[in-house]
Formats: sequence, structure tokens, C-alpha cells
Amino acid sequence: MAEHRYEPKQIEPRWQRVWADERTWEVSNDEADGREASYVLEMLPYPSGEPHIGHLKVYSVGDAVAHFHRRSGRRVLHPMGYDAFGLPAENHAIQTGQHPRDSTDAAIASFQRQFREWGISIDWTREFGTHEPRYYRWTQWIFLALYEAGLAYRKEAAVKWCPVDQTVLANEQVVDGHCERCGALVEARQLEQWFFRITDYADRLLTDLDGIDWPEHVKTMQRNWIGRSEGAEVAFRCEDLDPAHPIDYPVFTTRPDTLFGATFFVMAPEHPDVLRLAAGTEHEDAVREYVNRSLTESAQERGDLDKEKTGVPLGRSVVNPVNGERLPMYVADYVLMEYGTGAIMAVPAHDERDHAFAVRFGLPIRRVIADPEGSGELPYTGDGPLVDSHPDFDGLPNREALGAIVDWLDREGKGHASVNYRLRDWLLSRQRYWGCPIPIVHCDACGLVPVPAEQLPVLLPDIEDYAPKGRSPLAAAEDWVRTTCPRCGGPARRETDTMDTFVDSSWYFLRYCDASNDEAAWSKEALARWMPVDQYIGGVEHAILHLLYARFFVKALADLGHMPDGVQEPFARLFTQGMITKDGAKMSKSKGNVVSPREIVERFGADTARCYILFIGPPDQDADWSDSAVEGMFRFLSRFWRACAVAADELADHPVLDEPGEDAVRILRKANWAIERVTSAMGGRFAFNTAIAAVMELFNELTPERRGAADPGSVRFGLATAASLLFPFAPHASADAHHRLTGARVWEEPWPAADPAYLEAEEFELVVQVNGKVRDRVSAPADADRDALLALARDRPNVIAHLDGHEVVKEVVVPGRLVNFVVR
RNA sequence: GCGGAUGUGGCGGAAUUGGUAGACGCGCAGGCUUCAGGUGCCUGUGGGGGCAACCCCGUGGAGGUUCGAGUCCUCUCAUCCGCACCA
Repeated sequence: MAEHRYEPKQIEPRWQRVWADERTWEVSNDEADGREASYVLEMLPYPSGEPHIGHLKVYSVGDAVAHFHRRSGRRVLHPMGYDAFGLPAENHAIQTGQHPRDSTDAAIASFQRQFREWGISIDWTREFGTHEPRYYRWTQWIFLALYEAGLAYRKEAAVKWCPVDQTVLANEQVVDGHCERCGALVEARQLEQWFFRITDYADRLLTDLDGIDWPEHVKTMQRNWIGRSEGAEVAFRCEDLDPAHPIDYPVFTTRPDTLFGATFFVMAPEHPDVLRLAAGTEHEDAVREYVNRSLTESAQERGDLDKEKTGVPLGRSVVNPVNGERLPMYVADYVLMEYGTGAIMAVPAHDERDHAFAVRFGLPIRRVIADPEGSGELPYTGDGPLVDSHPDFDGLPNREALGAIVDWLDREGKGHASVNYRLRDWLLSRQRYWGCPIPIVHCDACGLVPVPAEQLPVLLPDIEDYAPKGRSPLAAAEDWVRTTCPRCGGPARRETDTMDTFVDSSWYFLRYCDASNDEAAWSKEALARWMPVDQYIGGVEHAILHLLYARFFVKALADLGHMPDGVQEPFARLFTQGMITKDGAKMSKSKGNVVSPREIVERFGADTARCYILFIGPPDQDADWSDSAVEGMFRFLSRFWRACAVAADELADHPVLDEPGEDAVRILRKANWAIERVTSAMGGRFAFNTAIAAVMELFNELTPERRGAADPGSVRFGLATAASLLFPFAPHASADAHHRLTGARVWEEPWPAADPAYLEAEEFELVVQVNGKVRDRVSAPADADRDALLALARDRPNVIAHLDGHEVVKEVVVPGRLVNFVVR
């Protein structure tokens, strides 16, 4: 007998070569073979250095799903690309002078090599990097489509500025007042920037969440981020400046029921009218000083909740539209310009912040909602009947009064029901080099002029100095900046900002559907074939940014007629995988606890690495890496492969007997049980850990010791079934083992179906309880009825002992499971 | 503060509609084989008691519902994550 050793270094490249030579995983858009289409997609990697353990996890999960879909009879699109623009490559260039393109392309080469070594089943014909002109040409085209639809615009606004990265940031990229990338304290700056009008889609982005199959916590995060509030907009009139021309200041409130309790009025320091209002009053200097201080304060300092309330009177007043009372005006930094209208009515009796401010500044506090519990404490933010408001409303429960008051305001023309969102427009321009150029020309005569579509792409020019200087490094490429206006032909300058890389990744899944189209970003027919993505897989860290932006793009493109009918969402199902930690901590170079996939694959092979990472626990949860457990997985695959190789020699060509013996039936039962287990684990919840455990259990029944007198055909069937079920997780070893045992290619085999005849057992282990405690177990026929089971149970010696001297008051029988005697 | 999640052996984790808690694996212990071994194989392994048959305890904690609770209900503790002066 030949000696068999499990050598992944020989097995894995052999099968990888077959798949590459035969282009096994490629799918065309033209096939009309009746198979259902399935689009399985993992989030595209940012190519830096080489793949880390998180990449191994996400692609191991995605590949298992892709294989399962294929063998379940679907035609599967499973592509790969690279999110190749971005700051790390640019920062590397600043340090070393190496062109970001060179370091990025080197990283991509390393990713490609390793993805192939991992045996991931990718259609490589659709591959691209977002930094390639053939891709970003269409990123620019989308930008212009949105620009022409009014969904991309330029305006001056208070924006978030990272002093280290020397660029503006989107709100979504500021975490606790710090730059998400580099951790620097973010500053506020007044700058003219490019925005996408994502706020136009706030409502649809919110309501359409109900129709997609995403983890609830991700939906919740998006709902919180969009932050819808229902309330009313109410105008407060100021007649102090010029009684002939009063100014109406609208405020947004979620509590119009408390309007009668308003005792003062507050504006944000950024409010454009603050200085004008204070001018000429005794408070003018104090206001100017306060505003200046607020504007230079960091977002973190200003947002500190423990900070005492500050503010300055404006020396002016507004009129409360519901009762004509004059309310003093203040400027205070607890009011935010970005939310609502930048001004609020303050109701200290029923709002904690207003209460704190009123106490600090000695302002009146007027209760207008009674507390049904009778507590006199203020502020009171609960519900109750209105008091001291207006005869028409007093006594009404406040929720009812709210509607009545809004109706009244509406009739009087003083306000109306209103909805406010926390979501703000997406700031997309960046003062950085390594990104997609914004295809706009500035012409002194014509203003902003889009670059005509036939002139796309606007190529990113090469430059000498990548260091940011507060303006885009592109500005230094003077020959490139100088151009002619496409409209009037006069001298003009190119836009020198580049796009946020999240723009690139907001549509890449569309391009995969039609990656080699030179005429258009895609054809609608190609999208209709694949979109939406059936299963999207990635890290939860993208729960807001990427996943919200991509949804916005698809909706906006659908409105512009670029999507096939019915496609309103990019990702029908989402799975978020947990992180792999080491010693309980996030892996990082500085901690020195990084596990390199390359080293693991080198030592144990890709199958071991992939199986281990799926076996470690439920893939949506964080899991801690264990070196010894990896070795355990290698031992299992070795044992398994060796057993198959030996069996292939010894048991060749034996069929399963028509009337298998007792030991064979046990194996056939276990095999069908495993089919059932693995299939259901692949379905809803991606319980790959239990799927692999089921294959292990099946294999444990097949060891020479356990087989007993089973015939060779049944043993071979058991092993081949195990190989077939293991294929989505360990494709190389499984393909090899399956081929040795059967001569067939496992990926061409349909997913096995369990034979119901072998799922039903003839006997089961009856559990016998007395007062809910297990006292014995006895084998019982599967079809035994209630009386038979009770008789069997009563006969057990330990049961007799526990029933002795007691009265049985109840007998509970669960057929197929247990008997419980309740005794006194 | 608001929202979301998670608590099960030494460790990672299993456990259909409430019905045998601890599958599978790691680790550990003992044995066998080989022996230079870090390989391979077998057995055992929640805690406590007992020669044994068995008995008691046990899913973060406290109550409750039930013949029966890891699972359902109430309260509570801990950890993690998201948002946070959003009017």
C-alpha cells in the first residue's frame, strides 16, 4: 500500500491550476441556461501591504457561500477588485517619494497572489482597481450625472478639517471630534467645498431599510445616523431691528405642546444674524467675543456634556407666536447651527438643557405640563396634561395638545408640521492627491463648467511633491490646472480637489456586472441580470459610511434612469463578520500580535487556514485566534485526507449495497444526518462552525475502529459525502479526496440531498424523568405509543426506586423524546 | 442619557417550536506505538460525594411561569459596540 501524506503544498496548487486553466469560476452575462442568478460579494479590499487575517475571514465566508450557491444550482457572480485610491498610499508617498500608484500596484499584486493561493473562487475577468482610468472615468461620469441633476453642488460651509491629513472630512469620518483616519483633533473651518445632496434621500434611506434583509443592529445604526425627528417649525418674530420690517426666525421643535412654556430664545454662535442682532446693544462686544471663542473651540471641547452651559444675551427679543410674550434672545454654543434652523425656543421646565441654562442665568421657568405621578420636580420631560397654557388646550393630554397646537399654528400661518433629519449632506471633496479628480473646470466667464463626457477621464497628473499644504497637491501641476473652458473656449482652471474614496466604493458593485464595457459605466441589461447583490459580506465598521453612501448612489442613479426597473437597493442581504483578535486585543503592528495569513497558509495550507477561521465560532461574532487550535484543524484535515486516500486505494468502485448491514446503516444515517445539518447551517445563519463539526462527527463514524463490519461501498459513500460537504470550506483537500474516491469533480456535483429514509431512526433513546429530573434512559421503538413508552419507563430499575413510596399524580409523555412522572 | 448586543467547563463554542446542558474542537491527564523527539493512535475529562450502582450542585445574579427553563416573563449586575447639548 502506498504511503499517503497530506501535503497541501502539492494538493492546493494542483487544483488551483485546474480552476485557472478551465476558467471554472467565470460567468458570462449572456448565458441563458435557466439557472437562477446569484451575486455573492465581499467588500472590496483596500490594497495595502498584504492581506491580513480579516481578509482571510471575509473571503472564506464569501467563498463558502458562493460555492454553496453554485452547487445548489445557481449561476454565481463572485468578482474581486481593489479600493485603490486613498490616504495610506499617499502618506507613504510623502515619506518615501514612491508614487502611490507603484506602492498600490505592488500591494494589489500581493493581494492577487494570495487570493489565488487561498483558492478563492473568483471570476478574475471582471477585476479592476478603482485607481485605473478605465474605472474612474465612470466615477467622474457619475459625478457629472449627479451634478447635472443638482445632486452634487459646491457651497461654503463650516466644515470639519483635519490638521494632520490637511484635508476636509465628511461628518461620517469624524469620530468623537477626532479624525477617523489619523486620530487628530478635528478643527472647524469655513470653506467652499463639494457636497452630494444625500439629505434629499433621508426619508427613502430610512423607510427602505424595512425592505432589506440586514442585521438589525446595522439598520439601527443607519436609523440613528439619519436621525428622523417629527415636530413643527414655528416662526418667532423679531421687531427690534426695524419694526417696519420684522424678521421671522423659524425654530424646529419636537415639542410644540410646550410652546406656552417658552421663556427665552437661543441662537447658535454660527447663526448668520447673531452679530447683526447684537450690533448697537450694550452686549455687542461680549457677543462678538463669545462667537469668536465658540468658533475656534474644537468640536470635542464644545460638545463636552459635563461642561457648564455658557452664553451671552443679545439684547433683543422675539415674540412667542402662541401668546404674544416677548422672549429675551441669547447666543449659546449648546445650540448647533447644523441641526434644525440654528435657533431654538427654550422651555426650561421641560428640557434638561434649557433648564440648566435658565438656572445658570436666572431665567424664568414655567411649568406647562403636569406630572400625573404628582412629582413637582423640574425639568419634567414625561407626558401629562397641559396646564397654564391656554383655555383651549389646558387639560388635554400633551400628545393630543401637540397636534391641536400644530393645527392652530398652521391655520394662523405661524408654523407647520415638520420633519427634521440629523443626516447632513456628504462632503466629498478632499485636498489630497491620490484620488479621483473632480471633472469640473472653473471659468471666470462661465463659472463652474462640467468636463464634457467625451473628454473623460480627467486623468490624474503626475506630480513631484505629494505633501499637503492646505490646498490640493494637484494645484502644483500647473500645466494640468491650466486649461480652456469647454463652454466658451476661454482660459480656465481645473478643479484641484479629488473625491473622497468612498465615492469610488459607492458603485463598484455595479461595474462588476459589466466590467469591460468601454461605452458606458454599465448596460442596464447587465445590471438587470445581477443586481441587487444577493449576499453582501463585510465588516460592521462600514455600517454607516460605505453602506449608506452606496444606498444613496443606487437610489440617485435609479431616479436618473440608470438602474433597471425595481432596483432601489444595492444589497438585498447583508452579513457582517466579527473581528479576529489575538489574546483578546485587536491585532496591530504596534502591539506585535499580528497573525499573518501568509505564514499560516505557508505552514498549514489554505484549507486549514480557511477551515479554522470558520470553525473558530459564529462568523458574525468576534473570535480570538489560537495557534494550537489551528494545528488541531490541520490534524483533522490530515486525518481526513489520509483516510480518503487510503480508502480510495482499498475500496475503489464499490457501490452502496442494496441491503446494507447494521454498521453500514449507521454510517448511512450519519452521512444523511450530516447532509441535513450542513445544508441548514449554510442557509440562514451561516453556522459554518457547526457545519464543520457535523462533518467531523461523520468522519469520526468512519474510522476503521468505528466502521465495524460496514461494507466498502458504504464507507466510501460516507467519506465522499464528507468531502462533498467540506468542499465550501476546504476546497482543495475536498476536491482531491472526492476525486480519488469517486473520480468526479466535486464542484460539478450538485449539493447532496438527504435521503429521508435514513433521517428517520427506528429507535430513539427515551429519557425518563421523575419530577423533571433525568433518572434513566432506555432505547425505545420510534413508533411506540404513549402506553408503550410509559410501560417501558416504569420498568427501569432506577425509575422504580424513585417512584417507590410516592403517588404518581401526572404522567407527561413527549413522543420520540421523554416521559416524565410527577410524584408526590 | 438613548439605542443595540453578549454573558454556558481550563479555553473557542454546541443545544429545532421550552424536553438528555456541555456536540465538535483546543487544552489537560493516563496509556499504547514509534522513540531522539515536538509525530501517530486509544481512553478519560463541568464541580462535589461514593468502591460501586448512584446521589447532590451547575448556563452572570435574584425572583416568577411550567410536569419540565440556557431557552419564556420581571428585576438586577457585568462587559462590549454605536450615537450623543439633535431642540
